[in-house]
Amino acid sequence: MFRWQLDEEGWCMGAVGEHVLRLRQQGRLVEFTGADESFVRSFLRLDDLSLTEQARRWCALDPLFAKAWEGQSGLRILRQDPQECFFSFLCAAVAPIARIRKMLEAVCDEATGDPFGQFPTLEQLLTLRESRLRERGLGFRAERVVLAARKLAEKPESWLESLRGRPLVEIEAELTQFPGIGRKIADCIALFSLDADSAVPVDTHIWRITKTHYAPELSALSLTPANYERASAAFQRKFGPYAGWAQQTLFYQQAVK
DNA sequence: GCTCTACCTTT
DNA sequence: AAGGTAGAG
Repeated sequence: MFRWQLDEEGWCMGAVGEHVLRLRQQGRLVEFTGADESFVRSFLRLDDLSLTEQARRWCALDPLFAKAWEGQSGLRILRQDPQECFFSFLCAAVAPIARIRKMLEAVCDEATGDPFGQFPTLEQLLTLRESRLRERGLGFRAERVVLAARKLAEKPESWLESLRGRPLVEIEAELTQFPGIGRKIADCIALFSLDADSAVPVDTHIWRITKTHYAPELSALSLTPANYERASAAFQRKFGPYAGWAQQTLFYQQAVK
């Protein structure tokens, strides 16, 4: 969602796959243009789970979550476009949000001529030049974008989409084969675009929260691959099959707000 | 299995 | 120092 924009009247605008959506929430009502209702319901994941119900359970379970939920009740995981999600988090490594947005606008502009429209097709992404992307501020991510696009092009048609709904460990195993995609980025793509609701991306903020509140035995340790697994597992034990959703509310409270 | 380091740029 | 990854030791 890095390229989305919010206007003064509360409309959120951006591309999701084939659609260019406008959304606005007023109370319990969501207004929309750019797609039909079933698409919007699917994108917002309105029919998959009762977030209210999950949150009530999590609030009772954990005071830290309760506090975060108080400040940000209703924060949802969205069903994002897998290809845009893949390249977004490939670019996201060690960069603040404002910079990630600029990098993705540059990628889209280079590939399609429109920074805000539909995300480039694989064919369009294959036209990207590393040198151009470096000029546009991608830094060391430029090479990763080019190499990942090539590797993706070797897979069958709609390969990324076909990962949706597969077991999380399998999704992680597939995605971490790509250059520039380690466990954290794989988990972001899995959670935000592939329906892997239990995925808990452990970034620097979630690592700190986990050590402090959920797995004190990790408190003296650093974020190695083995400890990433332990932190993620601690979160999943605590919050259950929708742990990724709980993670996002805590993350937002800690890192964004 | 863990630590250290380089990788680009912006604030 | 920023919402990491990959290679070397």
